[in-house]
Amino acid sequence: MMGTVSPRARTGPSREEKKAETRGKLLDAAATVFAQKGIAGASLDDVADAAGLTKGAVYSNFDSKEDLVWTLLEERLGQESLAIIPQVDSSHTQEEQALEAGELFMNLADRERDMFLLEYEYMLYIARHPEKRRKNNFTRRRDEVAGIIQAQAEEAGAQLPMPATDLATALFALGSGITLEWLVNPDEVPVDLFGRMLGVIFSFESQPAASDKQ
Amino acid sequence: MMGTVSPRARTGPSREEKKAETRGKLLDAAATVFAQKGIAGASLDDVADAAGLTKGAVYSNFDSKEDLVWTLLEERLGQESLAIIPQVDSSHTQEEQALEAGELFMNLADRERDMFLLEYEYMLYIARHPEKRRKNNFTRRRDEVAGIIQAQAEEAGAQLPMPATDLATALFALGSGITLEWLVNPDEVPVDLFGRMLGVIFSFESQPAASDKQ
DNA sequence: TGTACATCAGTGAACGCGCGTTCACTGATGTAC
DNA sequence: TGTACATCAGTGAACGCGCGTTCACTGATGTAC
Repeated sequence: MMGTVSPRARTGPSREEKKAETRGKLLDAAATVFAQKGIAGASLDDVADAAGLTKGAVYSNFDSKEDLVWTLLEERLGQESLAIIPQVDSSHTQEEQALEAGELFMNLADRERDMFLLEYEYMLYIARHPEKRRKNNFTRRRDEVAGIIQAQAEEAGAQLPMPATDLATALFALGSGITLEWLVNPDEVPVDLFGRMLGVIFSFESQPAASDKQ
Repeated sequence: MMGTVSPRARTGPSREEKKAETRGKLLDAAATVFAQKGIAGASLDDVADAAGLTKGAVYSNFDSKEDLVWTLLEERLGQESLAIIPQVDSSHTQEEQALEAGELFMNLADRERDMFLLEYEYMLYIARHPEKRRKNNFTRRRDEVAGIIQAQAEEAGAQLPMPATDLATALFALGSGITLEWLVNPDEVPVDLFGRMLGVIFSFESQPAASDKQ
């Protein structure tokens, strides 16, 4: 009676699967908690509680608090902002694409506010501990965008006002700068400012030197 | 003999003066230590040591660590970046002024790296604790710059690509974004990028609608 | 000017709490036969 | 399929240390007469 013990048939999840699930829960919880309280301000108890687990679970999956933070940043950060690129309709003009990309980016910042705050905190951490910098997500993303800008300019027969790499760097900086200011002063920063600025920066295309193609 | 006790003639600094001096030392030390280790990562012992004093001196001058941080930010932050404006030669063209301002700003960031890191940390803090936001330095600085941009544009007879206030907001964002990325990845961000970007953004002036003045 | 007392900025030690880390333990999963 | 043992993810309690805060005290400055 009271068939509480019926481990037959259903093998249930394997140990490995359960561990992976726990790890995922911890990372999810860490993302929320760290972003809300800041990395230094959030304790492992906070993280474990938010995940419905105990601190021991953290130490069973990660070497230390720093390792947890590190893993979180490596695995979860910067993935989404890269995903913007394929969403932009490349058949539009460069200026239109700029507006679209700007809007997508601000939407992302709105949705993933926590992750953005984390990213800034991480940047400050790296600024203070340069030896912990890793092979750069930054350069990879930047070069990807630079390539797109370059290709667009060539196709349109327009001359870029500076090397595409520098332009891409500036775009990332503008995006993160606007987002940061917007997170701090939501009422003072129009959400479409980034898109409009991109439009201004890419307006060189509107008076191309020549249409000598074909 | 051994005239160690000669408090005559020289009255010496008053109690009030000494206290003000101590307070200044503490704020100086706090600026350095907080910027280097981060606010959460730096202890009051660190600050007191750097000032050549003890923690008690901190509590004699400030209510708490938070009060010290707050005072530091209120009294010492954002003063210098405002000081850039009068340094720019207003007889130059708008584009030249942009380049000059960009260079001055990056020089400032280089010299005052610690203060910039502190400012970013403060922004994150405010993003997480909006209720602690005060009457805004940001809007004041922005409006000042917006006024200058507007005046320049009118004088040159050029049309701004967007309201001057938004343009000013974007310039601050671009400056802080480039600086942040530069602090994190010094080798990947050219120091003159800000100046060049300002040049691009203000290049609308180079084809003014008319030169109907005089 | 000199004396006696009051004030109070800064000292140095102690307190107490939160938090990262450790560890003995448990019970479910995995393995050998 | 069943039994006995091994493994190990996660538990929960304990540890220890750093740090913000408190407090009794000191000695120089200030004040009253």
